Amino acid sequence: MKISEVSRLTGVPPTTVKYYLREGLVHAGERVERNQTAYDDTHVQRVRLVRALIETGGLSIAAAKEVLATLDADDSSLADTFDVACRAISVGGAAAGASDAGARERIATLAAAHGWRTTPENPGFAVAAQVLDAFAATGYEPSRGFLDAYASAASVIARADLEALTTRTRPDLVAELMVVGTVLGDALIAGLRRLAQEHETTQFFPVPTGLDDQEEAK
Amino acid sequence: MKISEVSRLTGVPPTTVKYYLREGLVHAGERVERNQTAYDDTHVQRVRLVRALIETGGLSIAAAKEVLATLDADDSSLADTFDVACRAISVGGAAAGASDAGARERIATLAAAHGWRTTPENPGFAVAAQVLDAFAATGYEPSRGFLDAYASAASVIARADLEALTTRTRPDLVAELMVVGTVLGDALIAGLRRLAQEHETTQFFPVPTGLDDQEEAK
DNA sequence: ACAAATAGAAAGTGACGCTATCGATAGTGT
DNA sequence: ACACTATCGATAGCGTCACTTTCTATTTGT
Repeated sequence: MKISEVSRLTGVPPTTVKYYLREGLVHAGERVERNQTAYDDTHVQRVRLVRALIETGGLSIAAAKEVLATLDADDSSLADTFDVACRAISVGGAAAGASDAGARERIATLAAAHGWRTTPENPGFAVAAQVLDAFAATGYEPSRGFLDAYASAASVIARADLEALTTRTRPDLVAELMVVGTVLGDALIAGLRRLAQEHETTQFFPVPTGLDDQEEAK
Repeated sequence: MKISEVSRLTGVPPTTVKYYLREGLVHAGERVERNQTAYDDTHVQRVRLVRALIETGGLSIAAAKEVLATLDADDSSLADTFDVACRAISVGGAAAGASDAGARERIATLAAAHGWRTTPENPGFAVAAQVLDAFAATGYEPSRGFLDAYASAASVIARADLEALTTRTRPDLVAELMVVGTVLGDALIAGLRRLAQEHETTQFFPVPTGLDDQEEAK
């Protein structure tokens, strides 16, 4: 299979495929001639995986490269793979920002209340704590009930994520699904949340006419 | 209050504050002299809001500008505000990508099953459908149970979001919380999901020693 | 009086994710 | 055999983004 074929099957320009090859996001093909390299289905699949991570998951090239590297290293445990995957996403959203110690403490308490056994290095702590800081900066203090609802939802999602992993038997495919699921799951819950929010908004604040407050007051 | 004071209180460099003023993300101060402009608490608060949207929420300058514009226009209804807010986020993650019609249909069925009354224009449809496409591209077909779990979680979150809005009385603050909550909520659930995932991972795949497979097999 | 701060505008910076161009080479159709 | 297209690797360039630097003209604080 030539590079043009890979391009055609994935919808990614050949030049971009070459770029991914150069960056090490896709494994090299088999060099046949000086200007001919043979690619196969694994390359097509890999390009699709890269696009899913970057386009839908919002990962940077560097983050995707790191994640894919652990996928390729089949001597790494599932825990390692998950660790790298969840770090890769956090970089894009919120990573280095040193959050308030109080916020971290509050998240730790929340996690404990929900029976989560976690390590302090989990980037989720930093991300969640930074969100609390951001809420505080804008003058809103999330109630315990609010956080509990989010935590319960997170539990439900995480169980579904792990349940999904059990549908695969080959270890390398389990690892791949963990990475893809971790990355794409964020986008999925975000999308569904928009839908549920619209529903709840119309429930809480019905606007029959679709007009503004003056109109409603009639 | 001088610009240096705003900078000090927010931790944002004065040049960046000037940049935000130029871009219209922050309202102009009161011009006192040719090289003197008076700012107040509202400016400080606004800069903090901008930082929360950009840094923690991951919004682009353009998206933040758009969102803030509807916040400032107090003649817009809550539904409008929500609409703009959720569109602004979607741009960053997944917007223009024309998704498979089948995937959209599947999301619509899911939404209906969960009793959500939504409009087809809701960007959540496009985002969720694109995620299904991305899963499919990587060779994983999410089960109905998987999607149901995510949808249930989304319902729980959306109810908490709306519940939070009722804690505020001033209409402009309700709108602000809706925007901030929509943007920051995505990050919050992402962070908590990481924590729950780590817990569930150790439940499903216990790794007593924390070492690799060879070590476990001993 | 004079260093420091401020205003506004314009140009520059560095990261990022490609994209274009190059010369050399090889396969393809006629 | 011959034109033509495709491919290779490498290098350089491009467009966007979020600032940041630099500039001059002022004005403040000491």
